[in-house]
Amino acid sequence: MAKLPLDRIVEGDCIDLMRSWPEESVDLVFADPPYNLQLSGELHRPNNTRVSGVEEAWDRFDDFSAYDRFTFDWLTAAHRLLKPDGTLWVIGSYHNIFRVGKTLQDIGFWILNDVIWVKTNPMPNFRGKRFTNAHETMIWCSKSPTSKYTFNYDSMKALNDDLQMRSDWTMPICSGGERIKGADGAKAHPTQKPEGLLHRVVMASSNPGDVVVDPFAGTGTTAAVSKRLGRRFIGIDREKDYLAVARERVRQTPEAGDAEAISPAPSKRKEPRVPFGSLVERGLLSPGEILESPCRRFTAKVRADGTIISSAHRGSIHQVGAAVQGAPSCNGWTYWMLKTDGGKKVPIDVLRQKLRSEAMPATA
Amino acid sequence: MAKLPLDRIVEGDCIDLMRSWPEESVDLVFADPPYNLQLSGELHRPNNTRVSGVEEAWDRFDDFSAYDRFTFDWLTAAHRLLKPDGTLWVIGSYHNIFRVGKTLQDIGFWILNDVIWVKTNPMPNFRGKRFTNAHETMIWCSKSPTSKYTFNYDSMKALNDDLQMRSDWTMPICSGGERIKGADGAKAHPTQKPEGLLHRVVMASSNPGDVVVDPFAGTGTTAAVSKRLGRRFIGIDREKDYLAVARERVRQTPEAGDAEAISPAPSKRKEPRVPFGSLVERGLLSPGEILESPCRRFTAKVRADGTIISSAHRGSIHQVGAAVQGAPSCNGWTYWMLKTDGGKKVPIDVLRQKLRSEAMPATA
DNA sequence: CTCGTCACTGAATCGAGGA
DNA sequence: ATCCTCGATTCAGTGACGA
Repeated sequence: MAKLPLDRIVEGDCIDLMRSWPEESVDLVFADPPYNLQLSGELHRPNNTRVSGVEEAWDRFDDFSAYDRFTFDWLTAAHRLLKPDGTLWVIGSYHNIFRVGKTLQDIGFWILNDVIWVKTNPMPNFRGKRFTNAHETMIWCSKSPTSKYTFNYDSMKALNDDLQMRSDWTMPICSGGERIKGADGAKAHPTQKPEGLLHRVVMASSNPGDVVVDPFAGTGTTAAVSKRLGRRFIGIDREKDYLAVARERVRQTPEAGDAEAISPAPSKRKEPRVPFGSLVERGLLSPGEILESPCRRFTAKVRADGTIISSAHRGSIHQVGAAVQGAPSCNGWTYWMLKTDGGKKVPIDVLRQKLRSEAMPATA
Repeated sequence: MAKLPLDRIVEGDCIDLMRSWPEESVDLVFADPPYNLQLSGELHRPNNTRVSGVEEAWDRFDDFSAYDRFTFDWLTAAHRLLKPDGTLWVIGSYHNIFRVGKTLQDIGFWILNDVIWVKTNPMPNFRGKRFTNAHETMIWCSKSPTSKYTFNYDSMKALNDDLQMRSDWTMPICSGGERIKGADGAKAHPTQKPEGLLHRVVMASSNPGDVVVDPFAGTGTTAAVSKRLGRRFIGIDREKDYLAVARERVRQTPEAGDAEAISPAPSKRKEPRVPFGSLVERGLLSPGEILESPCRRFTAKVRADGTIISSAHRGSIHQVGAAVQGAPSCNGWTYWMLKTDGGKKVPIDVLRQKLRSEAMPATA
């Protein structure tokens, strides 16, 4: 069993290589497999210039069943390689994405989202025979339905001006200075993905120090973005030309310097738990004090053991809050209010905040 | 062999019925099959109200293979029914669309486009565990690779301000007066589609007088739109409740009088919002870079998630800008400055302008 | 009449952790 | 494995109602 070649771009067949590495050792896989475009003939623009499409040998398969076998094999190898809580992303177009999606469901991957990359500047449809193909589809899935996968919800929300990040991402195609070109000025790879796309993928579904694998590395976009964001990376490709480009690109990419700049936004779920009873123990609340619900509809009395008691219910702040409202559940911290000396009502959550900030040194 | 029941909503199993009709007799099929959502348990909003999902028996299948058999059967019957130059549309979500797409390719359908319905007002993700599921996917395909299918390119272009119609369609979900409700005020069907979607489908891929079949008619949206646009229609459903609703709806739908009179007003998308985070994603700013306030009184560091952090505050550019000044609010775009290579300071708003001008031409 | 407030809703695969 | 508790979590829009 080979060791993981961390922080390298390695040459070889991704199926063989992934099989040779330790199982359940990787946190995130991002894959941009051949699309099996089945192009026939050439396409010209209205001004008669020729459109340079994907003509490379790696995109040719004999038929659907050959493509399906290939898809099954690399997805199965990736499934084995992933940690139980790891996730996988695949990007594709209508040529291949339906076969890929069906296959990964069959293997046992559990789809979390399909995410649409909406291109601001797609290639037009020159013949006027179809809609402009202005998007690509990504599938994000966990290893199993019960995985406790990473999703940096708060980071994604922050990236989107404090609104939940949606499943449609509007972004330009990779061009200009970001597009890598050879000495002859020709593009180094026909399907180089924009770094912005990978930035969002890596930020959303991994943490600093996680291992990110790209089985079809191409120009090394996944590796470069992972390095910049402080993740470990492995890129795989079979083509020597691409390997050279990707390695040089990664070499030029700066390390993530500053842990503060790349860490995911703080999540409330990860803050230390404060039992309600400790507010009583520490004297922020006294036994016998009265809590009020919003609009003063209900009241409850604090007991010395950290339970509260209303006219008809007794139990934790959450249980009683749910019971008096007849709701299935309740966050007692935000539901119950306390009258301050000034006469204002504040949720008891401010007491919890006080305890937390006292107990912990100020962190950035 | 039964005759086609033109301009009617018929009761029965769509597979049996389509098999009983003459082959190669239909121009267009639009299908909104069960999505096989596999919901388990209940979901509540943060305010404890219950989300009413799709609980109907018609959406339940034992497993993937039962769903695949069902899919294969109705798609095969539709393939037989279509004229050689006819086309088919299917709509679905990530739960089913990959299996549907793979199956229709296997049957011999030729995919022309996948079209994304981007919802302006999707249901949020209440638990914060995934991206907001803000779109559905449609597949448009011809009966074979060599079909001379109908595509009203110029109508679509006209609908889109004289720009080619793209594969992403932004449209609200069906609500308000369009949403059909029963006597009790409950929605008549859990998944009624907006007429705007069908308008575009029917306009794009059929001509007046063509026969349009919807095997899963539901509330009859396809039939109503087809009638209004001067197409012949057939709707099929098994549920008596839906049949009654659809028949009444079609009855109330006016015939197309003057075909030229039907010209819907295209709605321009408003200027896209640029989240500060996208400057980081697109590489116009790097995590760790320092922003300065006017007069250099305060500084803040850019983080990879699009928040910024000063000595005492963390949050959006607006929040931190307000906090350091002790102001109630602040426009971070004009407040925070960046040092350019030349040593001059410019507000970060110039980066937003740059992104807008680069990235946002020509979207629908 | 307008305006503000409040309640309600939509194809949803929507915990984590300890006992 | 199962049960139980804690407690985190929502956006755009429609429509009813009252001032």
